[in-house]
Amino acid sequence: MGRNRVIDRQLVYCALEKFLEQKKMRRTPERYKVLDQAIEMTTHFKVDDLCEQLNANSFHVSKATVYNTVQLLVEAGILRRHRFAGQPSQYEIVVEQAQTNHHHLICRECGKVKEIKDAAIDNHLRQTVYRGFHPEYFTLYVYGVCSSCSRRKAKLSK
Amino acid sequence: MGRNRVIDRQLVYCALEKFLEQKKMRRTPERYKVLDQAIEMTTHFKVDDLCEQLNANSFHVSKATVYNTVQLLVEAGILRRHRFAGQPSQYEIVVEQAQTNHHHLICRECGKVKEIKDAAIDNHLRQTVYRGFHPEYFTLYVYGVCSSCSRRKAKLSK
DNA sequence: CTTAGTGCAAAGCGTTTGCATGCGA
DNA sequence: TCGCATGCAAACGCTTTGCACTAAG
Repeated sequence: MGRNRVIDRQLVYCALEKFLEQKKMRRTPERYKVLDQAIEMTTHFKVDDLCEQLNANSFHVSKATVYNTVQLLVEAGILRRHRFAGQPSQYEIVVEQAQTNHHHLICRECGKVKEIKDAAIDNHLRQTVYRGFHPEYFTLYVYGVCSSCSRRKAKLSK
Repeated sequence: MGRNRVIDRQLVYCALEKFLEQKKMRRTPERYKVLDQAIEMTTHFKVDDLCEQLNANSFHVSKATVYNTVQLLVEAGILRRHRFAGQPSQYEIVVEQAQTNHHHLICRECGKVKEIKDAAIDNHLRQTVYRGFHPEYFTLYVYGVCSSCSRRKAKLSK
């Protein structure tokens, strides 16, 4: 993944801090560790990936807590959840919205997901006003067939 | 839902016909009945909704068959599946692509989903070319807070 | 006649929850 | 100290599957 991994740790931490305070929730080591690990992940990740990594770094957290925390981070706007067909939920850190948001190309054959950028759509959506609805963010999924699958299909039909 | 319910039954039937023939699958009454019922639904619907309606119209189908059929219809490009947080999968008929596709406004508070149209985005996406990826369709989800929820929240904070 | 499709119930799997214990405030 | 957060395992809800039976081609 060529995404630039310049995530401002301080900024993300503050976001969690703020959310916890506002909701009067506790600052537990688990919550910060999970966030830490989420920042380390270089692509979309599943809850299981997080658990695995945390355990590999010898920090024990129960899966239940990871599920809870991830949910909390989504509510806090720090993570975003994607549910692609036939796979468990995937999450990703929401990096600075100042830069262009990315969208997703999803292969209907193999389920592979690729990230792309499209500043034009981004700008358009940011400027769009909906009557009575206050948009916070958006996700765009483009479904189709990826290059390797279309190549494979072409071969088979020969 | 103000969606214009001018679904060309013949056209949808043909799509299923074609798909079944191509995949060398059988034309069973269940498959056509499920499709029939899907056409009747005026909004997004869940598998359970379909079963309920079919039973109400005294056509018995098992839930397993409805699940299988709906999956088949998605593969055939006749239905589209949406997975909104905290709710079972929802489906909708894919109407003529000649007209503008619709997108979704999803309330983060109450989960309500509203359909909207945006010809500009539609056109933009149709014209976009992705290297090695062949797009077939896309879904755009705009997350935020709906009017009634933001009103409710404003009241509470007084 | 062959074998894919169906119905039923049981299994599967990601996710949530209940309860006892631990720890942040 | 008080009560929220955690860990564990059990429950949950949507979805898929296995098997015997039915019916499409």
